[in-house]
Amino acid sequence: MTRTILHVDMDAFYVSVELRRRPDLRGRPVVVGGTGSRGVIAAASYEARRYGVFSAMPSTRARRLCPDAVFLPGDHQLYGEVSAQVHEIFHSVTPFIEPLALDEAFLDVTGAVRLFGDGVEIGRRLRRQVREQLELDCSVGVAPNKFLAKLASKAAKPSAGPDGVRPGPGVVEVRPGEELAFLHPLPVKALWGVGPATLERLSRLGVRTVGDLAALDEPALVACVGKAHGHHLHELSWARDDRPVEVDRDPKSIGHEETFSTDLHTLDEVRREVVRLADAVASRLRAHGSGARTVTLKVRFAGFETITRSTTLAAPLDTAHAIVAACEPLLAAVDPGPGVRLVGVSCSNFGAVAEQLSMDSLLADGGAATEGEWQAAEETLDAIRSKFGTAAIGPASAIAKGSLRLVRKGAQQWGPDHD
DNA sequence: GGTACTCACCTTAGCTGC
DNA sequence: GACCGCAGCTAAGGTGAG
Repeated sequence: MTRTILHVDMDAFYVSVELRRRPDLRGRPVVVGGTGSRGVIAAASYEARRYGVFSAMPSTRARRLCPDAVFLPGDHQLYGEVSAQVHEIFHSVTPFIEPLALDEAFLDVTGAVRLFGDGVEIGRRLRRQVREQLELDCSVGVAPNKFLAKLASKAAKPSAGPDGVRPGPGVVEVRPGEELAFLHPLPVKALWGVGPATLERLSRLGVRTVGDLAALDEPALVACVGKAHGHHLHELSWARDDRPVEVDRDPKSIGHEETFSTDLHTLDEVRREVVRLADAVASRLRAHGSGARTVTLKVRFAGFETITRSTTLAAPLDTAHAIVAACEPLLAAVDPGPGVRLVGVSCSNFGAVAEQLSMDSLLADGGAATEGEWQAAEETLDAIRSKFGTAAIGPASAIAKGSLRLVRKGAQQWGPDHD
């Protein structure tokens, strides 16, 4: 049975949300993120894109290209709230929604066609509702599978060049039977899974377009980019993608990492950041309702060399105390001498945490705290934070000497705010 | 010079047990 | 006991997406 899949992508989402509360900036080049010298751009208005400014670009480069751009720090919490409102509109059409990011989602509307009209009609309806209710624009791709729907939504978007901003069609459909005519002329880098490294390998085989790729034998492709990747790309080049729209995707890892405005040079400084990050990761683990057996420490040095060191424990954990303890031997093998610009802590290999004790047992026992007691104590921290804010309480060891400021992880999404 | 953050998935290598 | 092949697990790094 032919499916009808929609990919809905908000246009310059973060910037558009900011412009709702700063209408005076409409028509000007506006950029969200990258307010510090080590940050990157999270989103750029179409006026900024005319100057060649795009998301993920280093902020220093963006400033050079467009000195007149207005740089806004970004408000991740607000974007999350608006994203939820957008999803409510999606729910008016179908319950089969797979969020891909705050600003995009796949919708399987196969069962909604009889009620609301074909995929294009549903796409137009959603665009109208998002505009009327939220003052935001989005582009919609309609196709028989996820991968083509995503490419179609890209074709539906506005474009910006030196000569100005051109509105896009808003909704683009790839009809069954027309998949290859749409797909094969596209540059091969349009495919999901072709980044800079794969593009370089494919170009050595003379592959420029998706059609070139489709003409390659699968064994030749596998020899070039590996078994799984080669098979995957071969299928995509023939428009074959039967992945379902997944409504409830469980995360497989939870982590935090942070780049510092100035490099760290001592193990004590690095350890303090590990405590802070572990605190944030543990909080999210408990909110997710699971523990993790594998703890991974990531360190990026001043020269951008990046290492990861991990350890797998016998039982799942969900407290900052246990995560920090797991990181200790990994940390001991790190030489911060060259300067550390980024530290990350992540947890994976999820499972249920066995021991669960009450706060009473923590107070009754005078000896060293057990892991269950740490868990009870940290759950109390969660409750305090939910009432008084995330910076209200935290591990003392995460605070620098001579400072009373407790900075929790999560506020900076696109690099350090200032230098 | 100048490169964020989060997550997923793959490959390779080494180790262990059978 | 030494060796081989295989499977399974872990660690580390790489790649890609948004």
